[in-house]
Amino acid sequence: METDIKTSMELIKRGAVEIIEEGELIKKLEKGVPLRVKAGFDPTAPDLHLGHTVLIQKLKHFQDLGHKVIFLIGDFTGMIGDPTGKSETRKPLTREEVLKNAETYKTQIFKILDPEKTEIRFNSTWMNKFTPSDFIKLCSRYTVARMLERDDFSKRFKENRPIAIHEFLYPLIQGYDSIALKADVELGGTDQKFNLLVGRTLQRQEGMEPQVIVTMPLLEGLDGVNKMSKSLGNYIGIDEPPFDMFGKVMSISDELMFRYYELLSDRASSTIEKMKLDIERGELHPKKAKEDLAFEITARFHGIEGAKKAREEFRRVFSKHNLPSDMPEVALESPEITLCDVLVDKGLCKSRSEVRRLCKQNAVSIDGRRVQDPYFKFDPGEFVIKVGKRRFLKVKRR
RNA sequence: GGAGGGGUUCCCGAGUGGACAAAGGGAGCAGACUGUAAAUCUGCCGGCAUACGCCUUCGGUGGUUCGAAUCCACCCCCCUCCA
Repeated sequence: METDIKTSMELIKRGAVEIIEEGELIKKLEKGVPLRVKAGFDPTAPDLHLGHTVLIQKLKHFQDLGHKVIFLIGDFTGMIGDPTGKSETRKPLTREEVLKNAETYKTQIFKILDPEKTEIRFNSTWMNKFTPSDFIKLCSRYTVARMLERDDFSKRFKENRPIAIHEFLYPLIQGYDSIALKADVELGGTDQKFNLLVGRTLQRQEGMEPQVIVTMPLLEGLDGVNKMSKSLGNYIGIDEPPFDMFGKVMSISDELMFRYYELLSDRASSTIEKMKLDIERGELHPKKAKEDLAFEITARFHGIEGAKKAREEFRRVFSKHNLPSDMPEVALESPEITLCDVLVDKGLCKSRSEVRRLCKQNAVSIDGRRVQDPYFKFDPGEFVIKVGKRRFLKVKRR
């Protein structure tokens, strides 16, 4: 039994930044009852990316240990928007939208999580019943000074940037959710630490045993600087086609590759360390290591076969500079249609000006020959247009 | 309520009557180099126009002017100090 808990703790601690408090977690585990492990998600963005999977993998670990995951969709808190400094009050989503997003979540998270051990909840369920006096009561439990401890708030306060009062509600409601759900553990990114701690405080005030919080590192995006996020466009979505997923992993820097290995792969830390050494000693080509990583990640979401195909395709297009096996096609009806027309029509370029620029920059080729004339007209036949490194289009003209 | 500062293109930020599609940086895109790496170098980076040029953009609405991001009026929003 004791060793059981030890192994459990090892798995839980893997990759986690912080556990507050470890001792409490051990005590909870010792009870031998499945724990209620909560994690909250935004109702608006059902486009999960690898950054989210760091956390979801951890939830999976808990499931593997027999615990229950509560996947909380913050459809009520969504009206506030987690205070990030840029946030505005968001439009409340309609009931249908929320449910639709929840469905999308399900198809995505169940690629990793076990549906049997997952409970999906919405915080509007209890928050919509909150009366104004309930709100006042909730607000009275925390002070402004303590709120301003939150890094984001204190920063904005110091820099004279606006903080709307309703933003203070976000951590409070998130904390209240833990009461409503009787959470034993709550997971979040390191940026969530403050909110998670509020949950502990509120639970204690309620006379409950406070939840243990587990924070996970934030995954850097493709740029290697900012955290992975949809709005920054530096993400790898878990729904992306295998080829794109593979290609995006290949485009990260060598330095970032190790970070991804650490946070996303299943390999032991010692294996990763060894790989690092081998590369330093020139025994392992970094490209090979990156390919392996891309393969592992792609295989997780698309299976081994999907990953194999993606790797093959990647090599074909980028290493050997051959054409992709599959590309969009258009049939041209009129001989008057120009290169420019086709590229804009098919969405390969945003505007005709862009086509002109790209042509001038030697970025456009037809069947391997550079084309500088944006008004090029096609003879009858079949042609392949290439724009930049990764935009392809097959054109047929009778 | 009073006094002052501010709102500029995807983001940050310069610009205070014509030379402004608006400096500089970041992001992005393209080319070179490569391992589709990264770093670096070069170019592009509102739209339409195969040139001349035209149109839209500087919180909003009006106005002054031959001409406004720049001046005036009113309005909206943000910040600071006082109350």
